Amino acid sequence: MAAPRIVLVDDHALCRRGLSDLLQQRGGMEVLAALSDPDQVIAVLREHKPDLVVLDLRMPAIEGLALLRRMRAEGIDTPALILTMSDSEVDLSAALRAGVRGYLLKDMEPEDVINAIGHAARGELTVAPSMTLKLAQLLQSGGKGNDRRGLLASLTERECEILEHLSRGESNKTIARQLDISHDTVKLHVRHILSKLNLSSRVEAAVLAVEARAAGSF
Amino acid sequence: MAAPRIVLVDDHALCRRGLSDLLQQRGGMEVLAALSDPDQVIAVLREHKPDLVVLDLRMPAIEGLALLRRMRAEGIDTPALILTMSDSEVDLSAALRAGVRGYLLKDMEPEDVINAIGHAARGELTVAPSMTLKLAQLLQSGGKGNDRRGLLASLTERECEILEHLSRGESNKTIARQLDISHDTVKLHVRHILSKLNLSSRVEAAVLAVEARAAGSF
DNA sequence: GGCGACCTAGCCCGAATGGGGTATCCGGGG
DNA sequence: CCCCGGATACCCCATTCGGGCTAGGTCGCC
Repeated sequence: MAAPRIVLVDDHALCRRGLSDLLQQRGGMEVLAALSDPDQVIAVLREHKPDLVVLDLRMPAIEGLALLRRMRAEGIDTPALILTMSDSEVDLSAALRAGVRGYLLKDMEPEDVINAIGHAARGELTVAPSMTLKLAQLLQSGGKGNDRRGLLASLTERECEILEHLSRGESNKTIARQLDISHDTVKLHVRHILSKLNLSSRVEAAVLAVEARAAGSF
Repeated sequence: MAAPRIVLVDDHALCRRGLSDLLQQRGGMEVLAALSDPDQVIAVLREHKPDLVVLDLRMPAIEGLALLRRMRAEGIDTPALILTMSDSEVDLSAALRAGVRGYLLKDMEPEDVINAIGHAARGELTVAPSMTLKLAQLLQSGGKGNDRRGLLASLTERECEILEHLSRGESNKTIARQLDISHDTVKLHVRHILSKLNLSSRVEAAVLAVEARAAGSF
């Protein structure tokens, strides 16, 4: 089989360099690029269409999952794998819902990381073994279709209120006037809602809210 | 009863002046302002809270109904009356659906216009007598709750397709990519949809589409 | 042939939105 | 006591969106 072609995205040059060497010299893979700039990532993915893109979650320029959503919005369907320090089940859950091909931890053994990335590049879904417990918990509490139902519960009272207005198609300005708060405050609430629900536009939030309402689970 | 306080909006200075004089000298009303600039209209309405605002439909700066929607979005609930040259049942229908307090034609007798505006300012709904036939036709074809269902039918095939994507919360760029057409073309379709459905943002369109789907009318 | 409806595509501009930051205030809980 | 989550507000910036305009191409119909 041909060597898997990989693109790395991480804000730490050291991580990029280390992982790049590791994958190429010991994993027999081809690292096309190791970047930190979101725009460059988009460009490289569009041009080279690699087998896999490895993303960190917490980056200064952009959140890993936000970058992933942006990729998808741009029509790039390159499989993505998360490699992060965060062992939070929230991050794991959000990543899986975003459709990643794997979720690895930076404190895994280098050998295991190489193997997992190799598997992911060949189409398998791989999750760090130490996350399996949290995975199980997520499945328990989550189940099947609750993708969002559980997340809706993570919204604060005020955010729910804002979401209600969103589901009526209202603009930030209109909402602000009705709740008698600043336009900027509404914006912030909306951003929090988008972040918590793992969405990227108010339209998606509105659609989600309307469907949730229609499903009777509001 | 106190003299009704009116604000006039028309792009022709002559009309503004003529109607203003007419209403004040022969109608015993108080014309607070006669403007053509949308922003000034908003400001004046917000400050003076008149009994009625008289709008033309076709204006260079902004469509009359668009201005009305903008007023409502800004939280201004001043009753509005349309005074236009258009005897089109489409315009009449759109105006009534937008919740105007009256629809008059510029070729009506001045006396009748004055009386009708006076009635409207006092809370009555007035429609130009020559439009009653079209009104009846609208009621026939329209009926009661069909506010939107009928309008949905007025969308072209392509526009329906775009609306489908809107109801999934997609952006113009994403839709363009999927349909393999230009981003600008999608924008134009969206604008046509908003115009035909008498909405002012894609969020409203998305909500409408989702609810229509949920209502089983798919 | 022309006419109108529709789809296509570009242009310009102002407003709205999304995303990043900082800061204040309040109410609990450690 | 201080810290933290939540709400409020404001800053900046890039992108998206809404709405106005022109203009080509296709199709069917008069």
